[in-house]
Amino acid sequence: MRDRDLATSSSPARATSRRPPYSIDVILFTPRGAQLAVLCVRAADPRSRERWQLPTDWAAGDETLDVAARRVARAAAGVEPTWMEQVGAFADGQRHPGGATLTVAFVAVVPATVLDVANPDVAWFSVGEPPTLPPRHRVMLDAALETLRTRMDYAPIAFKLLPAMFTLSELQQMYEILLGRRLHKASFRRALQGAVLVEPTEEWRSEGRGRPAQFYRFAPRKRRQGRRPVRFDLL
Amino acid sequence: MRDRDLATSSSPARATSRRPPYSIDVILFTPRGAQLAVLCVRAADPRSRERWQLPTDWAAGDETLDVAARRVARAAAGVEPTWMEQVGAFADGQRHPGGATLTVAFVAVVPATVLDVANPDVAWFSVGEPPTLPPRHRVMLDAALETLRTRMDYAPIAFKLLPAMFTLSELQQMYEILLGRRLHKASFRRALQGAVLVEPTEEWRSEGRGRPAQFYRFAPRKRRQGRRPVRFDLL
DNA sequence: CGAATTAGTACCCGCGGGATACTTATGTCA
DNA sequence: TGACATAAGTATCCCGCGGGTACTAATTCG
Repeated sequence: MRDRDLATSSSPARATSRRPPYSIDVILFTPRGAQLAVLCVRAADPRSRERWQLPTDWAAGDETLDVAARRVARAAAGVEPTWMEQVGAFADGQRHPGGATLTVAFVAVVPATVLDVANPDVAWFSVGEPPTLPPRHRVMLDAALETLRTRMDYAPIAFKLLPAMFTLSELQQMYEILLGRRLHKASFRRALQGAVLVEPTEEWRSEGRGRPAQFYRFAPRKRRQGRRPVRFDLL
Repeated sequence: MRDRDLATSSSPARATSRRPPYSIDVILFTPRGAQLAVLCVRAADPRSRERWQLPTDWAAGDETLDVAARRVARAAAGVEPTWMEQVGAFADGQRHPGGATLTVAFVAVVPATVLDVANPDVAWFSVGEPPTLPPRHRVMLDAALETLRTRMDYAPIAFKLLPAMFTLSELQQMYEILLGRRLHKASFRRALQGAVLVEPTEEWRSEGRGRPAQFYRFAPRKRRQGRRPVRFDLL
């Protein structure tokens, strides 16, 4: 079975050498509805106790960690993440598919527009109800969410999940999905205004009911430098 | 399409039979005067371009990362760190003593009372004027400081550097050393009060000039739970 | 006793976030 | 065509909290 074989090799083969190398695993999130979803791949190893796991592969010797992680993400999702950051190294004994002694985990995001996953060995799960994962992957998923949310004040993650032009309501919804909780409208806009994170365009949204919304764009570096980060976690 | 197939294709770059393992490096800080100091060890390899480097060792197969890091710290400083946390994995090509392809870095602290380093191959350097370090260690030092300071709101690092009983002035000084900047006295005490992080004892400091200071102790978990962390970075 | 020193507190001010309610601008439908 | 629904965007008030300043308190030293 072609699919089966392909899926099988998605997890690192059991290490045969005396010193097993390390794996690069990616926790890939995307906004889906009002929640975040995490990308899982079907466990191919028939000995695996769990049916799903996170995208993983061995690190190649000549790759940097970032490049390797992008490769793993692209292999699983079919597209490049629009934002990515290292979560850390995990090696504290929990079982890992493939038996890697050490795993370097990365958290990444992709926009919702590329959710067309035809591959039956890949699926998105709500972060609220993830499938049963191998122990180390379970730990890494929680750590990845933690990293994602603590980085939101400093990295423009929400913008990397939206088109170049967006309304402030869309931006706020994206922040709410990423942070997993509601934000206050007036405070949100005040914070954006204060940090000069966005600038208005001449475009207005025409579709839909209600008052049209003005489109904004992410403010270029030049106009943002020197500004302190917005502490959205305080809103 | 090809990329997606790669998602499940078996192309883990074949490891050489003798793949080098990863190293565990520790960035160990201690309060010294009004500044932090970092522990460095003399470069043993005569081919090393730099005279100093950070404590490092290969990871043993059967150790967890934490245990290995504690071992490295103990070997260099002679004592166990009182607080430690992982910084991350570093493997982006910078030169590393020993030639490790991957390094897992830990940040740790020890109280100032154990500064008696008789070993001439070990020395403390002010973080403001560190010695020339191998490239990867230079990067790791900055990352470790960053990790230390961002964790201060959530981990009782300052308390781990003080005796069981301390005055609020001593506590504030410790926070100032760790954060690298002055704090406002009234705000600092208000924040402590609000978070119920400390509780007064019946003891008073007898030594020294000026008004005696009341001794406090770190409040036990039971009395602190439910309280939100103190954002000392906002003070 | 008074000056110096350190600990601890009181007061005021201003900023910024939360809540609420309001205005504005569209679509929908009777 | 006008009332209503819907969504965007704003105004206003309140209050908590951090910063600045200056004050009081308790000790040592000369």
